[in-house]
Amino acid sequence: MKKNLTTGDIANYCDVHVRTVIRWIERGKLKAYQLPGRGDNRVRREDFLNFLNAYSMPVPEELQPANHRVLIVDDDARAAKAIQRTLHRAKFETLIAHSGFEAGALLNEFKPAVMTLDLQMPGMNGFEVLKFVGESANWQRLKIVVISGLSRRELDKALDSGADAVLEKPLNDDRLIDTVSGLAGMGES
Amino acid sequence: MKKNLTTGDIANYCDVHVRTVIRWIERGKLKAYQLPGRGDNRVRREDFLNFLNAYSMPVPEELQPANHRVLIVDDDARAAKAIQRTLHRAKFETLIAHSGFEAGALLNEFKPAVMTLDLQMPGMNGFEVLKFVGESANWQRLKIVVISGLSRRELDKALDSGADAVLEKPLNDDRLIDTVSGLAGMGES
DNA sequence: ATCGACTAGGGTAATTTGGGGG
DNA sequence: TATGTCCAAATTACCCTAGTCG
Repeated sequence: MKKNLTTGDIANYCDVHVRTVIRWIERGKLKAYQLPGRGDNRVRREDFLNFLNAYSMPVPEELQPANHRVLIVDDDARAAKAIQRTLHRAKFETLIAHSGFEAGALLNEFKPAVMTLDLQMPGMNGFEVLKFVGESANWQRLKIVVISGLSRRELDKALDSGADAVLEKPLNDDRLIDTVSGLAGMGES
Repeated sequence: MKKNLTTGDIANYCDVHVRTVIRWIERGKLKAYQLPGRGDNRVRREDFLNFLNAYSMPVPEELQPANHRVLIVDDDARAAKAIQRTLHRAKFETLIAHSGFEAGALLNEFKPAVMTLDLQMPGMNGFEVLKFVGESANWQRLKIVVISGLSRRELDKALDSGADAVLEKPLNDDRLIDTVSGLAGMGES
């Protein structure tokens, strides 16, 4: 997979003429750098995605951050593995984070489309995580499924704080799969 | 890490064909020297960085010169700000992470050369952080300064676990600056 | 409906970049 | 693994036309 894109690639992705892409670059709408030779443009993936985002343009399938990846955040290894097994059955690629630090670090490495978050992890305030993700420009596309055995009121509060879905414990496997699939955008075109 | 680069290395870094790199050299855009045998090209790191700079091309992560960014991980806002003030005096750029999750997430966004870590954050196991960072291929360059009021034995254990330096509380400002400066300066491997 | 300003698309020539086989 | 040669593919500039919007 190429790291950087040419104007031709972008023209294909956006379904416009190459000439138009070059003009976007010239006018500074799309960030690019030039090769020494004749000044051929190259655009970094990240910059292109930012561009698409900034102008609310549809993101091409191939460039979507792997939408079948789920980061499972749970310090309880048994609970985490149970979720993992269920999601594997539905063909999701998963990774388990056992602590808040690991979760934060893996977000960038694993780039999941969805994160499941146990609200009751000792020493980790789930609401702060929701707030942080909500405010961080980098993670606007990340969907968060809060999983908790807490009261309905707490779950509603989580939804207000930015959770995209909440699931009560004990977990219903089918509902988990449905929820995650829906948020991951599988089945959409 | 290699001191001088082959055309292949540069092709990888710049995401272009080897052939293209050779042409850049032939046309004098990229400075290189030739080996006696067949005249294979080698480029000094410094020349490559100058080249990237001259043509405003993105600099690969591995080649970035040591930066002056420090991530301060401490849930105690007062303690964190104290460290921040001290490091600012020494011209370091800093960011504070108030939780483990934030710390992990900011590692990737801020890409600090050094992280200060309070061992006694509630609900965050500093040793696990050390272990995680030590095992993660992405963070081999990150230096960690553990700050704690715990016993000497705990601090020694932190060193064994991968901390690059430990500092006892109460903090001595000069020692903090010396320690961080030292680690930030020797940032290459 | 027309004008004016701007944006997108298309063709050609010149040059760079990419790729395969020695 | 890197290079030289040769050729195909891609990119850019330039110029011009068509379409859009108020």
